[in-house]
Amino acid sequence: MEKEVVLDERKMKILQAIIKNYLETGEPVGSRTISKYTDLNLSSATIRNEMADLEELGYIVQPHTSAGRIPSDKGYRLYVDNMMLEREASLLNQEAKLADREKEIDEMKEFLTEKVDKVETLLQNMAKMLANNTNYATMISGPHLHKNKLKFIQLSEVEDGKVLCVMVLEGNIIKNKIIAIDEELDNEGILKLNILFNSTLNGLTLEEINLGIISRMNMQAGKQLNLARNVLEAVAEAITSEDDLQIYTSGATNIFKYPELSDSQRASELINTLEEKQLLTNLITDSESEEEKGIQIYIGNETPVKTMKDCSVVTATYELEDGLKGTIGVIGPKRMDYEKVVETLKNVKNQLSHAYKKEDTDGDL
Amino acid sequence: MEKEVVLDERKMKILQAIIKNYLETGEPVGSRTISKYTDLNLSSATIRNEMADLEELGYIVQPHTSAGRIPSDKGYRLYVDNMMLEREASLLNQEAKLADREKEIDEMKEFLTEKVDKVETLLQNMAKMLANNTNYATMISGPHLHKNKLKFIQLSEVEDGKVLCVMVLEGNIIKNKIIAIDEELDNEGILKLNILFNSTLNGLTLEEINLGIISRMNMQAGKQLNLARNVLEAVAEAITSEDDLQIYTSGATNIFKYPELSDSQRASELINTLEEKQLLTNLITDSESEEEKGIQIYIGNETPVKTMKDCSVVTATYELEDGLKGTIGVIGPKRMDYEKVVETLKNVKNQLSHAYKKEDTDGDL
DNA sequence: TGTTAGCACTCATTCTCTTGGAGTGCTAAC
DNA sequence: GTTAGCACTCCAAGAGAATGAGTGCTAACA
Repeated sequence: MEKEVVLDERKMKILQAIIKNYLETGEPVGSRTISKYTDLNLSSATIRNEMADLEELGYIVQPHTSAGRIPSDKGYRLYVDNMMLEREASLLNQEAKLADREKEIDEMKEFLTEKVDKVETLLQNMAKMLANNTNYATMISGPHLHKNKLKFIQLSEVEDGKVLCVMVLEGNIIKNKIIAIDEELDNEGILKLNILFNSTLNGLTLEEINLGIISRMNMQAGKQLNLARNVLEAVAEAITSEDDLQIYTSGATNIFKYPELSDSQRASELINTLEEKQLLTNLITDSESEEEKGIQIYIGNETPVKTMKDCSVVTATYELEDGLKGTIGVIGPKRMDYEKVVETLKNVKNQLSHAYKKEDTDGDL
Repeated sequence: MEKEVVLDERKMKILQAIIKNYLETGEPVGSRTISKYTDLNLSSATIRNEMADLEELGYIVQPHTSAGRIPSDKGYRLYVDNMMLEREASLLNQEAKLADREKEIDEMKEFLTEKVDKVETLLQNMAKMLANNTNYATMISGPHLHKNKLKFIQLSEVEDGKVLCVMVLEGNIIKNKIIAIDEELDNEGILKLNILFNSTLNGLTLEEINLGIISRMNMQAGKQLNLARNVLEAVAEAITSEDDLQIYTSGATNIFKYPELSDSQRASELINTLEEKQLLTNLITDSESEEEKGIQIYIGNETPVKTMKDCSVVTATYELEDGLKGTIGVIGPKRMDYEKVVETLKNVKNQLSHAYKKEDTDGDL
């Protein structure tokens, strides 16, 4: 009777060595390499036996008969779930890492202390920096507005029949919409509407406004009911239409640094996905549903975006202020430097929330 | 003594045939092909002689000894300057072209009649449509704001120490900025500032405001001088910072449809240029300085953007309203379908200005 | 004098064949 | 359980050789 093959500690070590080596070189790794590379002091023959087992268990694959092994998706998954933690605790390269980290944080702070008064610009800059630092493609989704509270709303007549509606949300995100109205509106009317809107709507989220706006307002509109209705509907529509997800991407061309991604077909699909940013919404939705995990790692087919099946994606959710949440993502080859990416993402996440709050209180907007 | 080689009519016809054939196939074209292709009824041997002359004149080149000829930049230039006009007048394919054109216009109108209240969205949509229709990469620059007149300006206090400044420009382009101020501002103060700003600044261009704002306003600020100064400076700065060029791109991945552009190196550079949109400002500046020509064609090295030296670029300047000008560009391989692109660009140009004016008058904003 | 047929020549492309090397799997010995 | 040794596989790189598209040149023709 065959002895059952199980994943013992030695196999783990060997697998880890294979993966680490492959992440560095991008080349299939052979038994001889591992034999020398590890402190296990085993001959290549022994390693070969173990590798055969690892392959049987599905953690590694052979591109072709006479080649070394490369990690399978399952292998990466094991690595990411179990082995990365250990390695993070190890002290190897710790100094170099710290230096890198500091440099990164400095760079971030540079962005954040520059007078960036628009969240849009800030996020775009962050995406760019992240892409530069990681050498992968990046994306950042703007905060979800529907959960964001309205801080201030103002109507003003720009010209006859056209009313400008400005909405300021928590975090000083500004949205505007020009609304066409049929009726005449005098200054007094506008003033009253402004007061009405501000007293009724402020502090509510867009979502809440959208749901209850009409009924709620009708009760208080009084003699201006007709007029208010018109504007109301327009505002409701304006709010709805402002509620779509902004997505910023950067570093799309970084994928050309990885041969396994840079053939025309794949590259074209990938870059197109990054250009047509809306194709990334799946990723954001999924990543946010897993939010409690903090950092989410998708390997190969796990990614909710089909065009990225040959990539790995690491995402994090940031929070600027209460409820002002968005997603950051790094897209690279499956052999990406998960450790570094995870660490960098944690940094960005912290910096983003921290800096934004600071910015919000010291008034240096 | 050698007889001087000149570009007679027959040579022109042959050159034209070569170029047209090359535009279609993308393959070097040989003498035999031309011999059959044209109505000149000349043997391939004769064509060969003529081709040798054309090469000597610099209109065509041979990729290698035993290959056919392809047009040189000089050849394309001649074609674009002289031959395209003739062909445009010809009736060949005219019907098919008309159908195409109609389809295109319909598609554009679809975009334009949809409620697109933001110029940003409109232009992004146009870029996308243009990319889809031409199969090349496209860019559109937003209108230059510094020549645009201020229509309406409004300050309002969002929270203590923070004032929201909303500017509406001609064409209902809305810009906002949150301004931090040290001093207290009561409602009355804001009201007065608003009146002051609107009466003084409306109708001026950002440029004009920027230049004369301080001196002009100081005269009328009266007792609020100190306060006004602060806000003024902030507004001036806001205006300046809003004055940078918006650029929208689309269809970057279309370049993968042309093998001569899709090797990693070139593709990466190109796509990067399109991603880092600011690298395109050269192109816009140059194209606008040549504006009187209507449509501008850059072939290969003529392009003011270095990374596009293997491409051709066709640009047009559009005008939404008085002074609201921007640039549209199509970026493709040198063997792009100049005729089609020029025609399409003319359409877009017309549609853009026409539709926008309509939008502006029928109130369906 | 312009045009053409014919021929030798060039050169990219494609194919096959060979070689080298990296790496494996298996077996037998320790 | 571990290891040395060996046969085997298969990719990658290189060398010819064949193919064929296309040219340049020359000599003959109208």
